[in-house]
Amino acid sequence: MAQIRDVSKRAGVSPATVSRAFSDPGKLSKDTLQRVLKAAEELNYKPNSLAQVFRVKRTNSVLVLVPDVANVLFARIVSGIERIAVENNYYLLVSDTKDDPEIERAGLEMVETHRADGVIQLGERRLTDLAPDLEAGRIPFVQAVETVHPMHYPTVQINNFSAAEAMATYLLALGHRKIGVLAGLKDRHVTAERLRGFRSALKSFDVPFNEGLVEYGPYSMAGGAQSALRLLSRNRDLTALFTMSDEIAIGAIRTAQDLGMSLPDDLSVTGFDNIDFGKYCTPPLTTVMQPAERIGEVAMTLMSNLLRGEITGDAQQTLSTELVIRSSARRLT
Amino acid sequence: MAQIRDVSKRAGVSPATVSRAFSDPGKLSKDTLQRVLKAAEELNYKPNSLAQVFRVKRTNSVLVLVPDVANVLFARIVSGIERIAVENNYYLLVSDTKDDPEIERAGLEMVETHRADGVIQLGERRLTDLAPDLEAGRIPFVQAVETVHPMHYPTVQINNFSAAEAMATYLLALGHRKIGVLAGLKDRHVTAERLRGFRSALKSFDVPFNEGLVEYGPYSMAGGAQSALRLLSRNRDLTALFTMSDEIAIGAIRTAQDLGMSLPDDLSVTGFDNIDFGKYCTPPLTTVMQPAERIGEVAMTLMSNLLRGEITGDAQQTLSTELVIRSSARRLT
DNA sequence: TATTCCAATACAAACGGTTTCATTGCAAGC
DNA sequence: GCTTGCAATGAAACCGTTTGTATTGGAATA
Repeated sequence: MAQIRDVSKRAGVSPATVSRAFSDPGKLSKDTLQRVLKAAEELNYKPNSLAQVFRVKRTNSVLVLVPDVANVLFARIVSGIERIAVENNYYLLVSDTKDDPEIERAGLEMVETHRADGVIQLGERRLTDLAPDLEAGRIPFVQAVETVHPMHYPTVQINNFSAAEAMATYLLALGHRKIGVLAGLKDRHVTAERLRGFRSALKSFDVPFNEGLVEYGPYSMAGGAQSALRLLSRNRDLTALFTMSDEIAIGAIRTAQDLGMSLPDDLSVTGFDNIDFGKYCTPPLTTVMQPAERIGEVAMTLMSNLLRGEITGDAQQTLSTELVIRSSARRLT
Repeated sequence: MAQIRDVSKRAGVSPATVSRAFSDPGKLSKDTLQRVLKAAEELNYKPNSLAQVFRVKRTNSVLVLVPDVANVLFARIVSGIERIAVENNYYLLVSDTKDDPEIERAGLEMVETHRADGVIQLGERRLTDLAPDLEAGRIPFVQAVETVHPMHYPTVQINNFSAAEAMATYLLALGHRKIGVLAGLKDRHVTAERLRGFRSALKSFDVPFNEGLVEYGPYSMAGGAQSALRLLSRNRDLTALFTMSDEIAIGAIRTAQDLGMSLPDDLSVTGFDNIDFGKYCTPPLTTVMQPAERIGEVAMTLMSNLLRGEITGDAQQTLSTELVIRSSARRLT
């Protein structure tokens, strides 16, 4: 592979000039610029990115910590991150953390060893929990989707409380009073927030909250199916299920139908996230739209600004959600 | 950040010794090794990975070219790649190519500029089409899922022909004779192969093939829904739909139900891939299992071997598929 | 005891760019 | 005509490791 010296020789200039031809062409005379570019072209010269990066001390790549890369919601967020990353000339390193603190910590280390310029965390763990001795700010860090407040670094999230409240309100307005909750993992902040929103809506309608009607479980279809089975076999008189993710909802729908129920007549079910599949479900899922791609885009934009030193460190962004009404929930007759 | 010189000074040795303390501890005396390690620990020394990588000329990262990162099937494959990558100490760079040759070419360039050691292509384009002037072998390259034979580099795939043939045979054995085909993109090799398998099955059953019953479209739910609409409105007497992906099938099911059909009584539908959602669909999807994670694992294993120089260059791996019978297709009565 | 050998370590040269600082030459100003 | 200033370019240092080669000292051998 040709290197800078080869090009400089062929063009009859110094390596410095060749370097400048690419990084700051304006500095060169029209004539030499031409010569250098021609020589580079002829030799098919491509700067050794490693040498550049080593010298300049910026890798132009950011690491994304994803709890589960195969999860549709995360995949869409990553897709959004990607779009902005290429727009700003960043490479994307992706690590599937499986929600393991050890792997997340290793990710942070990648910026200490200069493999990445910054890290975007899609999981819920806080930076300070990962590296307690590390004052925030040392590592360019932004957290998206699953955030916990207050933070000392930029975050992007939705308002889980009010989104859940809105959905629960919708269900209540439809006349439902015996509503089961298919919650996510119990230790998750998002779970707590969404439950809080649910309870707040109940309160507005003067409906007492019954802890016995909430079932916790993983944010997955299998989890939803199981939770639904437990909940429905205990409580035959439920008229609606408020779930904390579309996957949970889809699992629950399967279970309900296997139990011989006809949806949405016998049971209303709502989701959360608005993944594509919800639209094609039977019955099509009523859910709350979480702007996944947008979350990714904003996260990467924040990271980009952070790396350019254009933001101070704690820019919190809350994106708006929307109820998407389809037919998995209907008025109680 | 402490660097090697700091550690060497504190330990009273040369930088070379510190370097060897990590890379080849056996070469050092018990005593100095201890001292060095202690000094490194005290200074919280982390080798500058950039400098290492620059010197050693291997980045220990591989680039994955994904046509669409938000697609569940690809996401699962990436997940498999990831697992083997971390096992072998590789980092993963991910690029969403949107099936754009320009982006794919840029990916290949990343190994020429030493950003990545090799590239795994999940899309269908051949290396030689991307860089015609580049003899195969110059760039460590493996292609997975969507492969075209014959190749001069390692590939991982399933036998699309026989998988499709098996599924079509199943449908025929169920008594179906008027079978519509919801195919994928027309220019794709996988599409052609699966169609070939379908036709082969028809032939075995002495059923004439009718080109008018195949509808091409994107490998997506929206695509499936549209294709199904076109096909079903033209042909009201179809008893089954052979589709080329689960997403297409799910879209088709939605359409069929919207058209007032009851599935699987009025119409049998089969998928392809076995994504998780198929299991939770209504009706649960009969499909052919494509071992996505495994494909990713094998692809990364091949890449790993390739980079170690342990394989010659054209190791073709064909993974086996399996019919998974659920209830979206039933015997014709 | 002198020689040889080997293990342990140090020295210094890479690796391939970028960037600072110095130099050159020419145009403008006096 | 001489000085000044600026644009264009070159020389060389530098980035932080790794690694080939040289050196050292002590143990083993003769």
